[in-house]
Formats: sequence, structure tokens, C-alpha cells
Amino acid sequence: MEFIVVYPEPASPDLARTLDMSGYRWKAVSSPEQALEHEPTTGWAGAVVNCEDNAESAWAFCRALRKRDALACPILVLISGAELGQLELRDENFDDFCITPFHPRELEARLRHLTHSESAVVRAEMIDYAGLSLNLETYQATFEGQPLDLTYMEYELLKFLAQNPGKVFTREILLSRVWGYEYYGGARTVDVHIRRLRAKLGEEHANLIQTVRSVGYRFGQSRWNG
Amino acid sequence: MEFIVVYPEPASPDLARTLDMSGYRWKAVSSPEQALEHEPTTGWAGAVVNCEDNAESAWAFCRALRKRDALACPILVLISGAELGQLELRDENFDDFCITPFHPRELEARLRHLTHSESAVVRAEMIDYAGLSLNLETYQATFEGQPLDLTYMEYELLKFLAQNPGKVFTREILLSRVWGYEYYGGARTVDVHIRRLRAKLGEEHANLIQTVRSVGYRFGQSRWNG
DNA sequence: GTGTTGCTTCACACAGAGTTAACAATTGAG
DNA sequence: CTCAATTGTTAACTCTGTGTGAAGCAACAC
Repeated sequence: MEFIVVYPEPASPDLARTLDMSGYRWKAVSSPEQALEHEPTTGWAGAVVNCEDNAESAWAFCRALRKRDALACPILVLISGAELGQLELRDENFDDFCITPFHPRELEARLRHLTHSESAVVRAEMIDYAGLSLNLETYQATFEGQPLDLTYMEYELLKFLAQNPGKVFTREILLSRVWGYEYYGGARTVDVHIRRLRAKLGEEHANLIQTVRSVGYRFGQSRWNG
Repeated sequence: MEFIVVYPEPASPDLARTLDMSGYRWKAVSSPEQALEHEPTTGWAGAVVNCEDNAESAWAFCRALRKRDALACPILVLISGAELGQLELRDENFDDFCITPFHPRELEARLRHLTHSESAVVRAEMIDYAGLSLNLETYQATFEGQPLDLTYMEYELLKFLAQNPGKVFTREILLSRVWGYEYYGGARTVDVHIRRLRAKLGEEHANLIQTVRSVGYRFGQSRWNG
């Protein structure tokens, strides 16, 4: 079942009607926290964010969605033709847009294309990988039973990496997805946090986070230990 | 420089004007073969395919684009509101669409988003050929299960060659498409990297990369040497 | 055979990427 | 307010990867 989150609340009558007619189940929310709260166990199949009224908060909502989900939920933005300029420099924060006032069949087609191309994601409350264990509910981390004393940022970074073991992320992507920045300041910041994480993982397990030179960082799936 | 391929030929005046005003360089073609023929050394940055006149051939063009070059080229489809149904079951063959008659600024925004977004680039996540396997997500390479410890440039070069098995590339082409700069003078640079690659592939598989005397290098399809 | 051209191999210098440590800015608790 | 913990920034330092020139080979023409 396709469950879609809509921002802000309430959804416009046109939008509500289109979603209903297209057979989606949906929920309008007024904050990122509400989106998290009402999120179904299978995760949101997509998001429709209306930028017409309060663009700033709408983009903040997009960023929050992207930051939370390591496995992105596709985001469709509703925006007036006059405001198209807002899309620039925000490519990371949305997947598709639809100009308002929209034609119902266009919006339907865009939603279908988005939800079809992005595979459904399974979200867990616990992340386990090679002795590392992250409890997403209690914000606690342990390594081989030993509790790890991680700070907030360290936890978020490790969580993001561990959600996609093996996948390499550039510093820019990490900054935008973990920190939520729109503009990238210091890429060195990432390095430093990686270093602190490695230190806390201990000498012998520091290689859980690997450096891919000229590209970025990767968690787990070391090339050498099989 | 963004080079865009347009199908079919000739492009409508509106389309031509929009592309020009947006600062793109583009070329209209009337067949997939022509698209290949006129493809710049850096590959197409995107494609705009008009489905209004001859939908069948337009979709065939999309399929051909997706099949031929492993270099992911984002595809934007122009389609009338009445024909939106055609998009169904064709999700694999396009990345975005724009309803005709289109607003120039909408088309411009869509093209910009397509060519900038990472999702369009990450489509092909694996390259496999004759025991060689490249994981584009993790930047890892294996040969017959054995991990290959490749450096960044080695990986990029091998990736490029393996994306077009059998095709011969001159050193100049390799320099411009893998390294990305215009040929200064160091064609030996390519040789050396090829040598390092061969060394890492091991004695018995070094012939996966073949030298074509006076021309360049080719990956795979060694029908003549045992 | 000799000469020529083009490819391979080697060794080395250096730019640039990553690590590390120290410090400044910020936040939050008591 | 003070102090400690967390987070971001800067700069020095280390070291790997990469490009380059020269020399060694192999193929081909004559």
C-alpha cells in the first residue's frame, strides 16, 4: 500500500482529491516531527511538499526528510511557475516538481513515476553490522556488547553510514544528508568526525570505516577481510 | 559544456529557442545511429525526446539510448497532456517528462535538475564482464571473486573501458573522457595506467586489455589471442 | 640486416588528499 | 555565571597516487 506524506497541513482540496482519486493513502502533517510520528512501519512511499505558502518551512521539511531517511523517500515539490528559481541549488532536496495550479493527471503521473522508480524501503529500529549495534529508539550504540559513548553527531554519522554498508559517500553528500546543510562549508569537518568515530571504535576496529581516496568514506565490507 | 541530444529532427522552434536561451548546446538527430555518431567525447549530458508526432519511434529512441551507452544520459520526454497514459509501464525509459505546450522556464528547470541530480548518474550500479565485476556504489572491484585493490584513476579507467567492451579508444579519447582534460602532451600517462591495471589483473588476465597498435586500447572480446 | 615507429617498463618527484592536533565557537548543566 | 562537553575550523604534517621522461623492447618496413 502506497502511503504518502503531505506538507503542510491541511492539503489543498485539489491535492486531496487528486491523491484520493489516484488511489494513494496519505497523511498531511505540519512539521517534520509529525511526519516521523505518523510514519508507517514500511516508511513513506513518497512526499508531496507544497512550497506555495511558506517556501522556507517547506524546504526545511524537505531537508529534514532527507536527513532522516538514509534511504530516500522520493520528494515531489509543488511550486508556482513564478517561483521556479527556488529550485536552483536545491537539487539534493527534491526529486521532481509540479507547477501549480497542477493538472490532476500530471501530478498522478509524476507520483506514479517517482514511486515506481524508487524501490520501497524497509526501515528497522535496530541496525546491526559486524558487532556494531545501533538502537535507533534509544540512541544507544554498542560494539560487541560494549557500549559506545557517542555524541549526537557521531551517532548520526555512524547511523547514516551503517544504514548503507559498503556504499561510498562523498563528503558533500555526507554534509548534506547527515548535517543537512544546503551550502557546503568545510569538507574537513567530515574528516574530523570520521576520525573521532574511528578513535572510539578502537584501534583494531577503526578500519570499519574506510577511506576511499579521492572519493569519500565507506562503512564495513572491507576489501581484505572476507 | 552541456551537450544535449534532441529527437526527432528538426526540433520545434519553441524547443530550439528554449535550449538556446538556457545556454545548452544541442543537436537534433533523426535516429539512434545519428545520436551515436554525433555524440561528443564527453558524452551527452541529456536527451530531450518529443513524443508528440511519432510516439513509437520516440520510445524506440529512448530505449536505444538506455541500451547503448552505459554512460547514463538522463532522458526528458515531451508529451501532450492527453497522452500521459503512454508513460505507464515505461518508467525505465525516461527520467522526467514535460507536458506540451511547455513553459520555457519549466523545461529549463527540469533540464537543469536532471543534469545536476546524482540519481540520474547512479543508474547502472554494477558492471560485469567476463569475471570482472565493478560495483559503482562501493567503488569496489573484483575479478573472479578476488578483490582488486585499485586506485581511483585505475578504477575510473577500468570502469570506462568495461562500459564499452570491445570498443577501441585512442589515448586522446581516454584522456578526455576519463581524465577530463584536453590533451596536453602526456599520452604516455595512459600507457602507464594501462600497465598498472594489467599488473593488478594478473599475468594470465592481462590480455583483458588489449593494445591495438597505432590506435589505442580495447577491453575484452579477445577472439584472436588465446 | 638496419632504421623507424610505437608500446612497455622503470624510477622518481611532487601535488594533492587525508590525518592529526590544537584551538575557537557553541551549547547546556549546575 | 562558570565549567565542561560538543562541534566546527584552521593549519601543520604525512604519505599515497599520479604524471613524466628516459631507456628498453617489439613490430614492421625497407
